[in-house]
Parts: sequence; C-alpha cells; structure tokens
Amino acid sequence: MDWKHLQFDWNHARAFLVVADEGSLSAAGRALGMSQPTLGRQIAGLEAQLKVTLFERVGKGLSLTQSGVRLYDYVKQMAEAANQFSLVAQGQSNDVSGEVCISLTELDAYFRFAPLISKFKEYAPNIQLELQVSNAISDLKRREADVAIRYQRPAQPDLITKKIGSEKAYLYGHKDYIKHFANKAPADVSNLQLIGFDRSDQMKDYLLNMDFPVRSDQFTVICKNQLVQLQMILQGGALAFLPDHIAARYPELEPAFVDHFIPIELDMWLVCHRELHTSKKVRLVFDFLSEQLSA
Amino acid sequence: MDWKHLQFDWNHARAFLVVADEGSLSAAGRALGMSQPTLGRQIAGLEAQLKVTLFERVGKGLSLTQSGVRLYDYVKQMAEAANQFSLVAQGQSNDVSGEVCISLTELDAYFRFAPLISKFKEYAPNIQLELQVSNAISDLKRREADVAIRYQRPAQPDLITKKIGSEKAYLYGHKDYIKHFANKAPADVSNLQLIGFDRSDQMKDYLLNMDFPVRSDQFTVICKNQLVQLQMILQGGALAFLPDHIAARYPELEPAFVDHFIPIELDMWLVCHRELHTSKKVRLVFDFLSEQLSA
DNA sequence: TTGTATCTATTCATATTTGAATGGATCGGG
DNA sequence: CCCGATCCATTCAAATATGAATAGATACAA
Repeated sequence: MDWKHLQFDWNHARAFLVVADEGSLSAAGRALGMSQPTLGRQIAGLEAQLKVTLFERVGKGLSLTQSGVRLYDYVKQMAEAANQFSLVAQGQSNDVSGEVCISLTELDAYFRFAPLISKFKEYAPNIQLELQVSNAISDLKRREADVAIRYQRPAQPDLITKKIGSEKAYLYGHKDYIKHFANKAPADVSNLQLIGFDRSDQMKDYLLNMDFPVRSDQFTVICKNQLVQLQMILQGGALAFLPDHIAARYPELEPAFVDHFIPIELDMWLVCHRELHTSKKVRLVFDFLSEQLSA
Repeated sequence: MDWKHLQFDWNHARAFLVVADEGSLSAAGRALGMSQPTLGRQIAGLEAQLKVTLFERVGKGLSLTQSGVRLYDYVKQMAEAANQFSLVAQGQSNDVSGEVCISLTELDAYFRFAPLISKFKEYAPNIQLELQVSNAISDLKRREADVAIRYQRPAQPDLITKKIGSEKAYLYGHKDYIKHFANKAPADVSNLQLIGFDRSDQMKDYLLNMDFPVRSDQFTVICKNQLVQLQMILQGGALAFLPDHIAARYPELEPAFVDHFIPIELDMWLVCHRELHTSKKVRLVFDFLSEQLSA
C-alpha cells in the first residue's frame, strides 16, 4: 500500500465536507460541535497543504470553487465510509451489551428473522436476543418485550412506531385442492374446509362480507399457530389465510378465489417503547430490524 | 445529512488502517512519518471512543481482534477515497502549473490523445500542454519534450520508461482494393501499390522477408505523415502499414494477406527524463497518460 | 543462556490545536 | 438609512497532541 497520499489531515477533509454542505463555517461548527474559528482554520490548513483554493469567501458564507466541486465527491465518499465505520463500531461496542427481547409472530420468527441471526451476531456480537414468539400482542409498556413487530399500529402515543412494509393475505391452499373449485365462485362451493385462528367470528365475518357463504362448521381446525396452519394446508384439503410473501415460498400453494377475493392488507410496524429508544442496545436492535426488514 | 456518526477522529481511523496493515505501531509510524507513541495513543483513543477493542497486543506486534477485522473494510474504503481525493487535489494544485511538452505520433495525437484533452483539463486545470506531433524521436535529454510516447524502448539508461501497451501493425487497404487479391498469395500479385514512410529500405526488406516480392517502384507515395497515409488508403488503390486498433475504427479498411503476413509487433512506451520525474507537473502528466493509455 | 534487535508503554517538555471573546463586514428588513 | 442578525477573521489563554528519550517486554539466533 502507498501511504504517501494519505498524509493530509483527514479531519480537515471532514471539515471541508461539512462546510461545503452547510454553506458556512458557523453552521458547520454547529453541526459538528466545534467552533467556527476551528473550522475556518481547518479549511485554511487544508487549502494551504493542498495548495488548492476550495472556497470563495463571498461576503457572508462561502461557496465552492471549481476545484472544490471536483474534490467534493471524494470527501463525500470518505464520509460515507466513515459513517458505516461508526455504525458498525457502535454495534461492536463493548458497552452495547445485554439482552433485548423481541416480540414477533411465528411466521416472522421462522421466515424473516431466522435468516438474520448470523448477520445480527456480526452486527452486534455482545447482544443476546430473546424472542417472544406469539401472536399475542405483548405489552411493551410492561417491558414484556423491548421491540415488537406488529401488524396493527399501536394506539398508545408513547410508543415509537415505524412502518417497515406491507403485505397482503389471501386464502391459500394446496394447488391440488384449489383446482377442485377453480373458476368457481365462492357461492358455488358448499363444503370448503377452512382453518381458523380462534373461536371469534372475525374471519368468518370477513369472508361473509365478500359473499363467501361460510358456516362455522367449515372451520375444521382452529389453531393460532400459523406455522401449524401452514403445514396443514400444505397437506391439502383445507384453506387458510397466509401472507403472500410466505405463500410464495411454496410453489405448491395457490391462492383461492383470487377473482372474488379482496386480500387483507396488513401493514408491518416496528414498535418500541419511547424510553427504550434512549437505550443503545434497543436502538441498535430497532435500527437493525428496520434496515433489514424494510424491503 | 447526518453528522452524528462522523464525529470520531478521522486521523485515528487512518492510524487504525495503517497499523492494521503494517502490523505494528512502529512500522505504521515509519510509514506515516509519525512517532510510535503517537500512533499508540491514536489507536488507544479510537478504542476508547468507540469502546471497541481493535487490537490484541500480542507480545511483539499487534493483531486485529474480530471487531477490528470487521471494521477494517470501512477504513480501507475511507483511505481509498482519501487517496483519490489527494490525487485529484494534486492536479488541482496551484503550484502544479506551467507547460508540459509531449512528443507523440500523429496517429496517437489524433486518435488517442485528442479524446483525453477535456479529461486532462479537469484533472489538472493549471497545466498547459504542448504537443510535439511527429514521428521523429525527439531528444528528451535536450528537453525537446518532457514526456514522449514511443514505440521503441529508449536505450539510454537515464530515462524512465513504462510500457503502456502493445499493438500489431498490418498492411491495410480499402476493402474494395483488397478484394482484388483476396485468397491470393503475395507472390501472385505483381503490381501491388504501397505507401512507404521514407526512402529507406526498411519496409521493403520487411516485406521481402515474408516472401512479398516487392520492388521499389511499387511505392507510389512516400509520406511520413501517417494521417495522410491513412487518408490515402481510405481512397483505395494502395496499401500501408497501420496499427490494428486504428484500422479497426474504419470498417472499410481490411488487412491484406492476413494468412501470409506476420504483423509487426509494436510495444508502446511512455518515456520521461529521470530528472523531470521529480517535477510535479511532469509527473502528473506522466501518471495521467500512463493511467489513461494503459488499456 | 545471553545478546541483539525490535517491539510497546511511559514520561515530560514542546508544539499544535482549540474555543471564548471580540472586532469588522455583509445582508435583509423596517 | 440604520438596525439587528449573522457571518468571517483575529487574539490569546487553555487544552490537547506530539516526539525524543527511556524503560520494560518479547522474539530470535548464536
């Protein structure tokens, strides 16, 4: 490696970037938490060392010279790398350690989160994660979990929420089962077998609304565990609600009555207690999930 | 832009990179022109600020921790951007100014150099270039030119040379002319018309060596100017030597007797006087040409 | 084992960098 | 036109970073 060209003051390069972006020494000083004279001297120092005039002092404020413009991109690149450096370093930091509890559904834990664990381990080796896998909405205020992936925006105003995606849920079934009533309208199929979440009539009502003549006795199995539901419809003989991106992983699954069916729109929310947003470890997990799950 | 993550000491990041690469504080100190205690403190400072242990002090020398390895790539990226920054800055530098004289052939000036002028203007706005366009080998020792593009490696040991490519020269002609003796051997074509460089027998001897029965009277035109030669063979009715990459720009040109012809191999050299290699402006031009012309 | 070479860590005097305070300049609005 | 706000440049004392010197540790070879 050739170090000759790295021997200018890198902090001066940062000063250059921030001053260029902020448009004035004072603003840059505020942005970086340094004083205006310091920034001024750093710019002057860089200009002197490079023998390049970077800014034109035009009355109030500074503006980039042509050379400055040409050089800007490179400090920008430096800054982007520096930013990454700092972010990753924060994850590696020794004082970001401890447990963080995440509440999520079986499907998310199984399909979305499981593939991320090794990445997370690299990202923050000192954090242990505890997964609370259930469809029950855990109470973040009581610290049953630190971060949750939810499909309803929580009403409490003191929770921090971030929408990280949306998906559609259809009635899915094995294609061998689906083809029995291909091209038929739901009303023409009498003894459809369904798998329900619970004993509430929520799912039944939703289907009735779309002119699906559903009777309670058609719910062969009631099961809250979505992974089990999935396994059951893979065997054939019944339909269940499933998010599209999950069903897409199984080529043998097909949506039923696509032409007559209005999919359930589900927004995916990342939720976090406001206080915990000041905790480094929780913020790290929150940011990690936000980055990894936003498609 | 978010400046929060840029507020660590960028020079410390540089220290991290160099120490990681050199393997010891002392070596890094030498490489960077700083003292070993300074590097040691910079590393310690960075570790303290990030709260990440970057190195394990293992007896003599330091070795990266897992976190250090993970962070290395980012400082590497910073350094690459910094390197670019410095290189471009050097070109923009006010004290890199003046004239630089380049000696090159007509073909190179016309085809290779002309497309680079605007790029060079950006690269080093304060340098004026003087082109010495001729096939005559200008005497670099007498400063007839500062940098030369040559097709023979100069014998003088006090010249700096760098091979920047190689090309092959064939006998080219207009395809309408070529097709008159397509599939014929050179010996079967009696009155081939050729364009020669000069009155020496160099070209004739070369052809005779390959069993081309060439007579002096077949050299219809003698002309040192290769651009003129090119224009002439484009009109048809004669053949001339031409480097392949130039001929490739003209679809109407085709090489003659490809099966019987051993192309002339030409190595392309960038040549510079040794003393001048200490001159910033000349070094800049030399590096620019070297980078732009090496295919 | 001992000697040599090379490394890191520490000390301390020096050099550099920093920010608060201040003065002077410029812009925009009454 | 003046006033207030905001900017940059300068000054100077304080904080910080630096290198030479030195001490202690480690590896390697005779």
